[in-house]
This record gives sequence, C-alpha cells and structure tokens, in this order.
Amino acid sequence: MAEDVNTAVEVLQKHHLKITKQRRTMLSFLCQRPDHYTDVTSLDAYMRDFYPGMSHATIYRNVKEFEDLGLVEQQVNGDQARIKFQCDFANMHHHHFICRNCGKVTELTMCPMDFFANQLPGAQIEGHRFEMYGLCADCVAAGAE
Amino acid sequence: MAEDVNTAVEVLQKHHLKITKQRRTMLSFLCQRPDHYTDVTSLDAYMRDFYPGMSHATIYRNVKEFEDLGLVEQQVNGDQARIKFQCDFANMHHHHFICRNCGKVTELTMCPMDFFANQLPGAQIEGHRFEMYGLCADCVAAGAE
DNA sequence: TTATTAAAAAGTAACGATTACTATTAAGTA
DNA sequence: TACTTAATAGTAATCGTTACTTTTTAATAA
Repeated sequence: MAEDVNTAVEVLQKHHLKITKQRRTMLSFLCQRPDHYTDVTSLDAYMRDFYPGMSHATIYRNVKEFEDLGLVEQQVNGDQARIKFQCDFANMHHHHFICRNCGKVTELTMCPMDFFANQLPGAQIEGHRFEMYGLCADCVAAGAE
Repeated sequence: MAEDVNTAVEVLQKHHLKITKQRRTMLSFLCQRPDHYTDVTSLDAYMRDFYPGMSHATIYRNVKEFEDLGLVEQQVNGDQARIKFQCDFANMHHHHFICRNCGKVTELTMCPMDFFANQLPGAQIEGHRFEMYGLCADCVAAGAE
C-alpha cells in the first residue's frame, strides 16, 4: 500500500510535478482501497477535513492530473464522478464488476469487443465501455438489501 | 414517426397521465431522431424556444416520467444527460454503438454477459452496461475529424 | 356544454458538483 | 539560502438539475 503510493510519487517526479503533502495525502487515501471506487466528493470532504480550508479547486485539479497520468481511473455514475486508484500501471486492458453496495471492484478477464467489430462495417471504433454491477459475494453473504 | 408518437401517447393514457401539448411536442421532437441520443439541454433549449417561458422543471420532470414509462432511454456521458426515443417497446435486450460525432445509434445484436457470469461466483449480478463509441460509417465517409 | 378536480405547468429560486481567477505559498533546484 | 515556478488558498461563478408554490389546464362527469 505504501508501496503503491511511492510508485505513484515516482510517476509524478518523472513528469516534473511537485510532491506536495496534499497530493501525497490524496494518493494515500485512494490507495487505502485500491479495489473500490470512491466518490470524488468523499475525497473532497476527507481532504478538507484533513487540511481545513483546502480548496475544492486543488482537489479537482489534482484528480484530473492523476487521471491524465493514469494513476486513477474515473467513472461517472449519475451526477458525480468516482475514482479508483490504478495499481497496475502496466495498464492491461480489462473491465469491471462494481458492487453497488460497497463499491468493490472485481476485474474481469476477457473483453467482449471482438464479437462486435464485424457488426459495424465502415465505422471507426474508438473505444468501448463495459461494466457489470450488482452485489459482490461478500455483500450477498452479509445479506445486503 | 407520427405513428410512434401516437404509440407513446397511448402509453401515457394507459397510465392515466395527461396528454398536454408540451408533452406531445417533446415526444415529437425526440421521435424525429429515434436513432440518435439528444442532450437533455438541447431538448430544454428547443422546448423553451417553442414555448417561451416554459419551465426547466417541467421538461426535466417529463423526461423522468418518460423514462419511468420506458418511452426514452437515458444515458449519462460526462456532465449532462442524453436521451433517446425508445421505439421498440417490446424492449428486446440489446446494446449500442454511439457515434461521437453525430450521436447516431446503431443497435448491436448479441450480449456479452454470458461470457462473464461464471467469473463472479457468489455475486448477484443485477445489470450491466456495454457501449461502443467512435465514428459511424457516414461520418467516416464524410471525413469527420 | 359546463363544472369539477386532480395533475401539470409556470415562475421563481435554490442546490450541488465542478471550475475560473488572482494573490499567496511552498517544492525543487542551483 | 535564495530563486523560480508550479501548486494552493480563497473567493465566487457556472451550469445542469430540482424543490416549491401558485396558476393553469386536461380529463371526467353532470
């Protein structure tokens, strides 16, 4: 876990970005739950609690920078953004099962793209989005909802 | 096309909802492009141009009601909602390829779910989201971007 | 057709996530 | 230790969306 933060910090350095205590705290926070999506508003609340008077703008700007660097994955559901620490910087293509109760993310192997490409002759496929959601095994066992 | 509006109106009646001229206009507008997603803000602008002084609340409330009735499909991309008239009330399960240039929607046959269910023992899968995006054949031919 | 009534619309104004902007602070480097 | 420039704080704005209250209007019955 602290491992991952250091790896992320190295990425920042490699891009000549400054290592501020705020950024380090943000990364630590995200790193605590590498397999869960976190509302950016929760991160915002946490940071402003940790550093009273910290600016919204700083948090959102850093989120965007982390995303550009591939340190976090962003996902929009409804009206607010959620992000997740990205551990495997190797960045192998994969998809997610997201638990609606606890936010836990399970990575899925295999990508369904191949089955569809030939249905769109002439089109230029630039990307895709595939997610499954529901209750993870733990939440089912705990009797959620 | 007017066909589809009438079908939608029947659905409203069936649920004891009133057929107002505003609702009829909204449905007509959406029905003009049954294979394209439209920003709700565009619909909002159109309606307020058509009925000067029309309330935002009315438009958004109706969008929500149409969605509850299955008359439109909603999809959130980024910061604003997009909707699409739902023609096939039979509502056969399918997925979409969405052109980022013109918003055109192509329905895809086959669903990738079956391949993944067995990767999540114990979980309760409640839904999924699969979309492909890029440029449709027309936009590619027209040399978009 | 007219009266009735419940739902829908208008007309504010607010809310909440996100962002622009400027002055100040602090991280990185010499 | 001083310097330079990126990062932060602080303030306020933006924009999509919604809550609330009053007024209007579609649907139904007399």
